[in-house]
Amino acid sequence: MTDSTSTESKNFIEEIIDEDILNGKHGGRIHTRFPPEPNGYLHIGHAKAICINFELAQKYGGTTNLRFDDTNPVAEDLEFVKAIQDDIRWLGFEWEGNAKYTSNYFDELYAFAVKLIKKGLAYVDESSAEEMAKQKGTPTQPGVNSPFRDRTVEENLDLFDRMKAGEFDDGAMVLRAKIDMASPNMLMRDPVIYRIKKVHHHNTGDKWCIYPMYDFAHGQSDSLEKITHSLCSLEFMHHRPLYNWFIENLEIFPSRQIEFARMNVTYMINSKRRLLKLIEGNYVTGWDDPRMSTLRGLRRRGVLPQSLRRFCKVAGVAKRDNFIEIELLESIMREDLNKEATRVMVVLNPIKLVITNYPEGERELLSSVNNPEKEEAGTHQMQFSKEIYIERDDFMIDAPKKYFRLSVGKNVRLKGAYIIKGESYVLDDNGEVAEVHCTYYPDSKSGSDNSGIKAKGTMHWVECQSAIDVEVRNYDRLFTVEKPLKEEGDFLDYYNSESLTVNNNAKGEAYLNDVQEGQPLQFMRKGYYVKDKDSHDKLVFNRTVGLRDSWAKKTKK
RNA sequence: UGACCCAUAGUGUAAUGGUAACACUACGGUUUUUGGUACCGUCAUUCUAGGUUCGAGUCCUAGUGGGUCAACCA
Repeated sequence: MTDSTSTESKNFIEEIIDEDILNGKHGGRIHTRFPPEPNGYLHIGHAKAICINFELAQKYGGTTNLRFDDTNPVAEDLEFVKAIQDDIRWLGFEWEGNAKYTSNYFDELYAFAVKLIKKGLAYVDESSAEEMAKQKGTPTQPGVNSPFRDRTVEENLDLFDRMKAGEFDDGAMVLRAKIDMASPNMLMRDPVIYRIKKVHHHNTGDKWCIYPMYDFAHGQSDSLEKITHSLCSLEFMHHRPLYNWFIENLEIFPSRQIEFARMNVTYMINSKRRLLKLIEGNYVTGWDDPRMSTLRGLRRRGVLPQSLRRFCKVAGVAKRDNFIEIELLESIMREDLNKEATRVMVVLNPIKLVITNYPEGERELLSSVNNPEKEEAGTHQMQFSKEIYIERDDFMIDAPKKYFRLSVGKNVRLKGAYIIKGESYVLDDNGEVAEVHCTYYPDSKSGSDNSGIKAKGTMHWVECQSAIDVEVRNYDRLFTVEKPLKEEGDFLDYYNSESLTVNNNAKGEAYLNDVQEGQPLQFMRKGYYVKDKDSHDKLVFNRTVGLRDSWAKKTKK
């Protein structure tokens, strides 16, 4: 996995690593970590962080830890611990050893706090949250010292010990680092490092009633795990001086924090709060709705994990704010799916086609190629007879010249079968086409065509008697605008009401009965689909992404 | 009335002082028993102004624009 010698261009993190290796830092060892808080499901933004951390380590022959950053028991839950591990594995990564927990370091972290107190670098503050906020100042105005800032070491030690022992109520006091209330960096203005929370923890149970803050836990955990490069998103940049301050004053292993810009994708939203709004407002059905940006949603949508990995890679890493166009993701999805998907025929919006000169009662078994991009995928068989279903919009009464499909007097190939000629049509009471009649050329059979007849278009079809009823859920972008959060008003105003359209009367070939959940499929001429877990009496399929449709594009103009 | 970060085609990422590249998008075309796939072609002098240099997208200064920072969240 070491292609570090390749001439491929490097991102800024790789350049830092190259330099570190050159300087013999940490003996050339590379160790990263992915540190989710178990308080929600992973989304495509997390996928980016996962890929960066795991792939970078892989590239340099290092390893990656999975560490649950679980310092706030109020928000965290065991369910998410499991789901996160499941999602990371699905994405295709395996972490070093067992999953780690910041909460497993609570003893060490406590000792670090004591050490800081002894060095005169931390104090117990009884100011209320409001008072502390007031003392803190603003970005443009320096803060003022807390009246409790100059307690003696002994007093601090005693108070902190009693905080731990549970003598005080939640919020009664906190432990703060003693740094600089006038620092231009708000985070250096005596940040809170321990608070009282008499709450049950998913991992440590009721052992603790004081919990460290992120800033006092993250860097030290990195350090304890001997993480060499601690990669995080840009908003933590202001935390870096603090991160380093703790490491220096605690005199522990110097992990290095490096920030990169997180990935935004057009038509997608990642914030947990907003995703929840979509669920609560019944815009989507849940965290695994195929329109969600969650990995569970993407998986159910039928997106291949390798596509997500490649997407993150192609999108690149840098430090400027970015919005990756969803078209890039779709392009990569199609590219991977095109190689993998089994071709099947499904008529989404059926209309009956009668082949008037085909012998009544006769049936044929025709062979259908599973994947033209992959010969070893073999073939399967399809029934053929006098009556078949075709797509409603594959027939037109008054067809324009450029329309290559069926209309009266025109020849068209039925994919894998015969060439037919449109003869007539029947209208129903509403004036809609109810049935189309055609004739076929018996010597034009696919694979043994010696008819010499040309057909401009090729259509998919499903034989009537053997067809099975299926439900097809066509998913599309969740929003009507690229960046719903940058628009006026609420992002929900830009919900795409056509993000899901359903074909309830779709007809599929019988082969669909043999298809597995998660197996990539291509409904020929329509799009890529997967069987959904909702398949019970009736099979249900989700559209992963449509095929490129240059005809639709042309007719729109 | 602050600090820090960022600025290259529509989007994203390269070019590491030596003639701006790749991918996606868009548009045009070739091939095709999927109007798919594949393939070919077209589309920027690097936010602005100064400076350093034989030479600047790259270094310096100022400006402009965007982002971030005031949770006992992570």
